[in-house]
Amino acid sequence: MSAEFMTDAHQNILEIVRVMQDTLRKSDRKVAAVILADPSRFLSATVAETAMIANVSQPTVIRFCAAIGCSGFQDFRLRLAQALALGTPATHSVLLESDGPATVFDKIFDYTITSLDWARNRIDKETLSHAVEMLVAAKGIEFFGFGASGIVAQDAQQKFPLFGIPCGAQTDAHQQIMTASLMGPGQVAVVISNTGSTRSIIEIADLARGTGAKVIGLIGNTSPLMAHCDVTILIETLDNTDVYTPTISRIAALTVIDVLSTAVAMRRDPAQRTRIAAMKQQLRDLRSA
Amino acid sequence: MSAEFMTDAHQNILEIVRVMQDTLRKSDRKVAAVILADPSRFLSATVAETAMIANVSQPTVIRFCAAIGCSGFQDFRLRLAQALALGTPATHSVLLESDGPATVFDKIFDYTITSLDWARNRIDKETLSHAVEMLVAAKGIEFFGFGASGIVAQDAQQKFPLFGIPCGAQTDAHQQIMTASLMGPGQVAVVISNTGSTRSIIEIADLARGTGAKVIGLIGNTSPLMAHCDVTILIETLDNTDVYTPTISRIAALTVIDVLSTAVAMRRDPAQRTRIAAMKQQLRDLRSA
DNA sequence: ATCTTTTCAGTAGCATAATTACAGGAATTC
DNA sequence: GAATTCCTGTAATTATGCTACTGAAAAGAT
Repeated sequence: MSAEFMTDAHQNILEIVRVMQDTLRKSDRKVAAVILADPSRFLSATVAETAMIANVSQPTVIRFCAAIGCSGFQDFRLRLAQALALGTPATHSVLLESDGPATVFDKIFDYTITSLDWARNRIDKETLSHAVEMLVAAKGIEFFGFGASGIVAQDAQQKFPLFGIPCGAQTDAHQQIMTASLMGPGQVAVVISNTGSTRSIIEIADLARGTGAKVIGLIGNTSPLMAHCDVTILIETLDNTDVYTPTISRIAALTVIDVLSTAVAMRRDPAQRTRIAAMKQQLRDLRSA
Repeated sequence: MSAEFMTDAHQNILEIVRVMQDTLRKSDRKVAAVILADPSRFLSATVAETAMIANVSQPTVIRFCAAIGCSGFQDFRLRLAQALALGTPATHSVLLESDGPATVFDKIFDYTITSLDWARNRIDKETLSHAVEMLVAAKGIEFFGFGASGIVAQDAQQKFPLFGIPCGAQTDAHQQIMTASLMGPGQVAVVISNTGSTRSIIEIADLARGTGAKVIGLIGNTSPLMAHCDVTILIETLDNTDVYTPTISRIAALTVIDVLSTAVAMRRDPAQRTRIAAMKQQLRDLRSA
């Protein structure tokens, strides 16, 4: 993770303050300390109040803002408000050996929410619409994925039949090949891959396409697989591949699956809804209380 | 949705503006219109600029702020910043028949992020720590779940072995019974259920407990299942059970799984990490680019 | 160790932005 | 049709954020 990333305008300002704390001037550090101690207190504070709380002069507060990369005190307050809106009261997204479960919890939830936000801002809604069109028109759908993406495929396979579209999920290499080569026109293959460069998944895309089926890619990175799909939905996330960093990509992918299944359902015959209601009732009957 | 809820201080300010739009003065409505049209534009705008854009006088802008329940223009900007941090550019969380894919996308991502935030603020970190303790000490782990919770179970089963803990995931009713009754002391069963009242999952919890194994519950609602677990992690979400509302609960549950697996991994022998690094390398080799 | 240079933090003043007081005008009511 | 109420803009006021400058402290050089 590069240095310029840390000063990125979209980075959580509290995170920036925490990281830069040590490199700051002595007086600026006083400001940083009181802010990190109780960030929400400064949402409605003026420069004068902030200066008083930190026991420094007002220009020092302004200089502090400049030092952490804000264009002024106003800008700082704005970014503080945004940071606090995402909930994060002074959490640090990098996991440390010393972190207890509670801290790990805070950091991972922070990270997940931030990443989802990131993915949302980057997705291309036009290709998404294209994908919905294709799925609405599909006679059948097959989902393909390995590992974490296999989980996403299975999840999709659970959701789509609810709306009257027969579909399957293939997570085994051999099953994938068999299923892909037995597809045909009118059917849609959804290939799911975080890296987009796993060799076998590319082969699957080609196989399916060879039968006349359409191929939609749910891919986490700009990658070779994209060229082998009719429509590619890029789901960009903050996934750094450190050992302890959990894979956020599948969360984003699952949310996209929600979007697709919901959008498709809304486009199809409303009669489906009554059938779903009936099914939900049956599920309820399985429960004791 | 009660009236006092709509003017709640924690409510999304854009939502408030949208709802109150019709009840406003004529000039105020002009202000509301330009803000709703492009909210982010006003993050760094002054009163004078806002007034100019809306073609009204500066005091009107101030009066508009007061009308929608803000204590001033500053306060308004702050709340606008928070609203935009959660991304929601004038979306309405309820899905409408007429919504296109792009709108569905916005709404579902909004909803997912908000719900995750909700879950984060409500989870009990002490029981989470308990669960981590139990998992760290476990000789083996079994995950149980049906349907969407089955997906979560499988995901967990993929993650935990990375850190040297043998485990399995059971999503089939018969397999679940067999596996649960063959557990024993030192082992941990993790039962996953959104409702917490599915009859068979309660039986599984009892079966596992009968063998001397510990039972951890990942449950979405206060429910009967809780009484059958040694430790219960309640994951509260905004899940309303409308037909078109996607199940956010599994996303929250997956994130909790991330937390658990990460926290457990950090507590175990660091030697594991080198083994994981080696494994990741092998995975990389499977890729073409 | 002393002088020079550089960095740092505070005082004072300035410019801009938010707010309030007031007054003319439109809409509503009687 | 007159009176009242409610809007909305002009002008003045206040407070807030920001800049220029100066003295002090720290770092470096001779």
